[in-house]
Amino acid sequence: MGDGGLLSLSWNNHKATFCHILSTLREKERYTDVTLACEGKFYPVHKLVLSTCSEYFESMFEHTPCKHPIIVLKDLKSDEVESLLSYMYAGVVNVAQNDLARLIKAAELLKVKGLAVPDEPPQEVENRKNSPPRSSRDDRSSPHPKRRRRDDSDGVAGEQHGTNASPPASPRTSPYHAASEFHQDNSRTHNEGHVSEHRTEKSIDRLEHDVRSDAKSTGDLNPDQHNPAKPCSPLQVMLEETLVKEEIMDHLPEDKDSLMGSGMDYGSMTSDGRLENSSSDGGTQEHQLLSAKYEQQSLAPSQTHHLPEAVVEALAGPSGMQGWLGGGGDMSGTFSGVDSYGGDSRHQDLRQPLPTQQPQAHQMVRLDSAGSFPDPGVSSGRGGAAAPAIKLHQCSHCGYSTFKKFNLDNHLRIHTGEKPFACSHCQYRSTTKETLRRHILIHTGEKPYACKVCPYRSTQSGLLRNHVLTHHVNLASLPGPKR
DNA sequence: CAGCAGGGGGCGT
DNA sequence: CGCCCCCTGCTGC
Repeated sequence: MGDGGLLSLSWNNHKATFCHILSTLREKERYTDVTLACEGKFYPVHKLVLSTCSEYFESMFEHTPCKHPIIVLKDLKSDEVESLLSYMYAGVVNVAQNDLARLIKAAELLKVKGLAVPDEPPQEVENRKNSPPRSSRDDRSSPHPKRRRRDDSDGVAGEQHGTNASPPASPRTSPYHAASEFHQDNSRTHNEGHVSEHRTEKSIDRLEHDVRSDAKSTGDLNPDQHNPAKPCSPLQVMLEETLVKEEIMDHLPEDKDSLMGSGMDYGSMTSDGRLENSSSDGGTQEHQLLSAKYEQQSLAPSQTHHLPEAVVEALAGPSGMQGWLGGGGDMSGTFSGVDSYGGDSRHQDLRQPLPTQQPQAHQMVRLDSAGSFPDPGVSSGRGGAAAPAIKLHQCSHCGYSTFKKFNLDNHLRIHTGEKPFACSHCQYRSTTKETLRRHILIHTGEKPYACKVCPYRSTQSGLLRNHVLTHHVNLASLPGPKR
């Protein structure tokens, strides 16, 4: 600029103007590139703004190549979301005293700067491994003009890889918990995004462990806050609160193996359900995996014992599943994921999208603890050629999930200790009627299962089987026992 | 090894 | 929901 001296041009109302424009853009839904869904309501907003005001979103977008993800906020009220958006866009929000605590809590979940997290002044951001420096508020000083912004997909995609790959110290990087998103624009080189979650207790345990250690070791969960003192990682907090889902895009990958090979790591989900970066390619298979499991289930019943776990793992965790918006804003095609094991009474519909999804569709995941999301009874039976619609019933006490409500009811008694079925012959009580029925055979002396080879009889088919295996396994005629 | 019981899934009604 | 089957773990002989 010049030789004549340095001139400082100042836009006096820059801040106000900026805020106003942003708000206007939001109202008009112009340039919005992410949609927040809460209690059935949708809020088209800008990644830039969310990223700017929340580390949580920043991290999320960083790992979400999707052009227009839909983030489902669970356990947040729509009014809280509205207030937070107002706060983020306008820098101010009016809230009743009574609602303040709630709002703050919501802000904490989303790590909204200024409300829940100390507003970080532009500073050395260099140590943030995963969250690259981002300019602070637009009107603030921004030392590095070139800083990337996260509002658009390009940057994000590019950074994502670099980001994840770089920090040796923090192999798993996904700072955000509870939510995970993954998408990819199918128009680009990678195609799929995926979501996955693990629900089994085992998995959860493992994941939690991972998360914690990650948080602890890398601190990248909260990169900019450097909260060494914080006793428990913010992750834990968000863990069960916010779920995000993401959708997957079609495609398949050539390397299904990668997924399987990764040991179902699905991009390493962390306990909170966040998807650790499964880079863009590991995730693809989620769907396939899923469908494969379903098929397996229907084809080989006897081997499906662990199906739920597997499905769960494949599906989701706390965060997510993938779904598609059916055409035109219709959410019916949503494939929702399992949400965090923290929620209760969760019932979710799993929908498997057809391979032909509209490329542009938003991707989203939904967690509806409230069932708010439109989940019309879209159902195409599970075995059908079309997308299976299954209602997943999850135990609020553990990671157990089942597609049958009845099973869940029985299962819940394990936790409640309730044993409604009493034996009329003794003091025995059971949690399920079936167990009692089997027990009563002891008293009646009935042994329905008879060995064809010897006089042996048993009350349980499994016992007969074991008997045969140990005594007659060499005989040609295995039992065909029974009743 | 056999007996029992706990948990769960599949299938039919 | 009911019934049946399967798998698994524990216990006692």
